[in-house]
Amino acid sequence: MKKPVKDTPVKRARGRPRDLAAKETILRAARALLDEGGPGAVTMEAVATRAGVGKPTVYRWWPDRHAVVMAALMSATPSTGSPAPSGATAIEALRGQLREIAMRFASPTGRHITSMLAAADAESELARAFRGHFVLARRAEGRAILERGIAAGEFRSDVDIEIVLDELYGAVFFRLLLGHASLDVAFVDRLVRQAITGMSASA
Amino acid sequence: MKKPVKDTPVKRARGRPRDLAAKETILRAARALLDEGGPGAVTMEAVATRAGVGKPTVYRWWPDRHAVVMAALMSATPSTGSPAPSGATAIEALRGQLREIAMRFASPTGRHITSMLAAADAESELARAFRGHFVLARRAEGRAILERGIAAGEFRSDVDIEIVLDELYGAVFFRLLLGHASLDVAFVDRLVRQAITGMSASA
Amino acid sequence: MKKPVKDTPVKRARGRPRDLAAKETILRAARALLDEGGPGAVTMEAVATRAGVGKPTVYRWWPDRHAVVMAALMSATPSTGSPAPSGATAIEALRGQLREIAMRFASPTGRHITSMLAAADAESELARAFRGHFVLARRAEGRAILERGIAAGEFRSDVDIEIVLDELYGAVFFRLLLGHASLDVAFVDRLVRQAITGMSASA
Amino acid sequence: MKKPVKDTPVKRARGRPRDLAAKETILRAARALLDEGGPGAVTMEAVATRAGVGKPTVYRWWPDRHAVVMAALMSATPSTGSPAPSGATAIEALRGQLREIAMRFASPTGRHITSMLAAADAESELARAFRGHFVLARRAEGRAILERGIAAGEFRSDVDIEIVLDELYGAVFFRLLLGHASLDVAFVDRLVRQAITGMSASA
DNA sequence: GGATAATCGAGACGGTACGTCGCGTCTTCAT
DNA sequence: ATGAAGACGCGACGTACCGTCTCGATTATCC
Repeated sequence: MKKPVKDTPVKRARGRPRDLAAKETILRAARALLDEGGPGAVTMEAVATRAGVGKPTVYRWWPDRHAVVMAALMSATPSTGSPAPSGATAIEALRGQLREIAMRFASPTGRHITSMLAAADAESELARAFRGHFVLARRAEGRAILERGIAAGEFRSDVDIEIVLDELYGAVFFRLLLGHASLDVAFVDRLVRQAITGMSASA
Repeated sequence: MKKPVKDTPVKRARGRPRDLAAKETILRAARALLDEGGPGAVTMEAVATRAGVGKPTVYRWWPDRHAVVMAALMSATPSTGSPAPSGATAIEALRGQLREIAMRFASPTGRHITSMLAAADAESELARAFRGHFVLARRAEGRAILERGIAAGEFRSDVDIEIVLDELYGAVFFRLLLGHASLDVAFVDRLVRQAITGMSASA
Repeated sequence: MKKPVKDTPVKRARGRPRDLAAKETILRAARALLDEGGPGAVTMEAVATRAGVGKPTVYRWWPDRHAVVMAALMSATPSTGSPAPSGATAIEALRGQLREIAMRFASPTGRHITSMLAAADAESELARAFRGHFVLARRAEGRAILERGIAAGEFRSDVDIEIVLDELYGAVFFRLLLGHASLDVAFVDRLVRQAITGMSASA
Repeated sequence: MKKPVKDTPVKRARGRPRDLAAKETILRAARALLDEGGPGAVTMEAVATRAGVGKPTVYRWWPDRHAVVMAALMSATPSTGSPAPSGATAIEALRGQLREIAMRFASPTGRHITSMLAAADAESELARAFRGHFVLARRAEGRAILERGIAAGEFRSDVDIEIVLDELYGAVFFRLLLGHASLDVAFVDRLVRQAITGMSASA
């Protein structure tokens, strides 16, 4: 019997439930506008019109323009790229993941994501989710790879994992942000190699 | 004859010359607004009012809002922090410079700069200047330090210099952008150490 | 057998009957809002919330906002003020009724009623009822008084009754509408006197 | 010499002067909308769009929707109808003016004016101007006619002028407001006759 | 007594208009 | 010609209500 226990109160709202289809339609419209004209084109009015939805409905789901853009970006991109190539060595897995990131972000959409990352001022719930979705989840994935590499003897046991992660992912986003050099496969390969090698003359 | 020699062809305009003091006043006003309310508070109208200046005067100096914010930020910060500590070893010089950067950017203003870096979409002249002023100049400084270190035998001669620079500066801005971990002296020291050590188990 | 004759075909509906108490509650809420903030404050949402009622319930009883305001006003005011002072002369009765009207309408609620009178654009059923309730019923009462006065010899037999009625009630509402002069007892008395006297120099 | 005296400070504003042509264009647009769809069609957005003007420009001239409608109505109608027929007798002049009013107001526009009269809640400057423009100016004109009539011996010298004015103009607006009877020439003629005759049986 | 049906409170929905704010340009007078 | 002042056309903002709809729950009549 399940009824008497009632461990999950099921959260029965009183009024008409929100239309989840509308939410999806709105995100789709926002995404389309984003592709066509960049973040600047994603205005609340354009989104609402395009989605065939009233403006207040958009505001019922997200508090402001910013949040809609973030949600649209998130809804379009899976958090983790490919399933981590577990069969390979840690180095290969790392290289594979960084290549995937570099490739994915070297696009207008990638620039938009970076812009939103930088513009997300506050410690809002959504900003946190956004950072997690696009960056920190992959960074955590990388941490697992590093730990695997250490366990397998590919990397030294005293590697400063958090620092290495910041080095690797930081370098990729640095090139994206500054645009001073290309963001391609060759770059990623050199990046991994250098992080492994280090600079020490004593080696 | 009207001024035939004119050793400095200063381009004497016909009418009233531009008021150079106004430019400074405007930048000061923009900076004050930036400190008080972030980049969002730096509206052209607020800047003009605050500076006691007409809006067209602002537009005479900068093409748009964005440019004013960038100029205000740039006017407040010297391009290179302290004169590079040339007496020290390259490692110490690197550590010193990175500490200086981390300290300077771990502030609201630092966040604003990063926001502007990300928002500067196009390859505009001013965006280039902005990136150069705040990041690439220091990165070039870092390159000189690395080259000095290689010459001095502190670093291996086959170090991938450009990659190392992206690793180091990228890691700092990555923490700034994501806010997932602290940006302090200890971080910088670990960062430099790890970049030197590398991850290789064979060492 | 249950009710074979059914003398009153009561039209028993199938489902749950309407809650008559809700209607009263709604009107009470509308009236309260009217007093507090004027007709503009009587929004459907405010009425429903205040009455603790769903919006559709309000719409089940009245077709739109307008109708609710009218109904609220009507529910608060009896159609005829005091029982016509039949013992008095026609002149006194007339004066008494006009005084009562002037007094009752010289109030915020009176202004609201006049506003609704003017705003009631169409020949809707409810607009007709509203005009009847607040004005035409009293005008009809006045007609009876005039006829009594003629029969009693107080007024000439060739008095243009409809015109006189418009003169008298019109004058009152004119002052209310324009606000160019006070609407008090003295005014009513002068009004009645002048209507009786006329302007003719030949008298 | 005019300069040194400076009796009229000329009201030299500092910035760009307001565009009077824009004001006219806006009023023209509002008038057109009013004719086409009544007061409800005169929305700020429609007015601005129709006039080819930004919404803030409309708000620069009038504080809200209401004021625009009033201004539009006023701009379309001359305050006084025809130049008072001074050659005629006072009675004829009175009849002529009342006929003109009745004719002019027995139209959709007339209804709109009456609506606005009733809706103009506050003692705002514009509401006062509106009442003056459409009603009180003509009432004042009527007062002059009455005084002329008294001086000429057409009316008794002890006529209660203010009351008579309210009777006459009030009756016209009463019919307009209530719509219980026609508002035509015959009505006006009967109205004037009755106001002159009075009701007194003693006459 | 169980099915049927209209009502109830609640509140989300597609809309429309509100009044405000900021953009970047234009127009005025004074310097 | 440049300065300040500020109005201009434009367009997006976020809010308030409109009148309709969709829920689950409630209350009545009908079979």
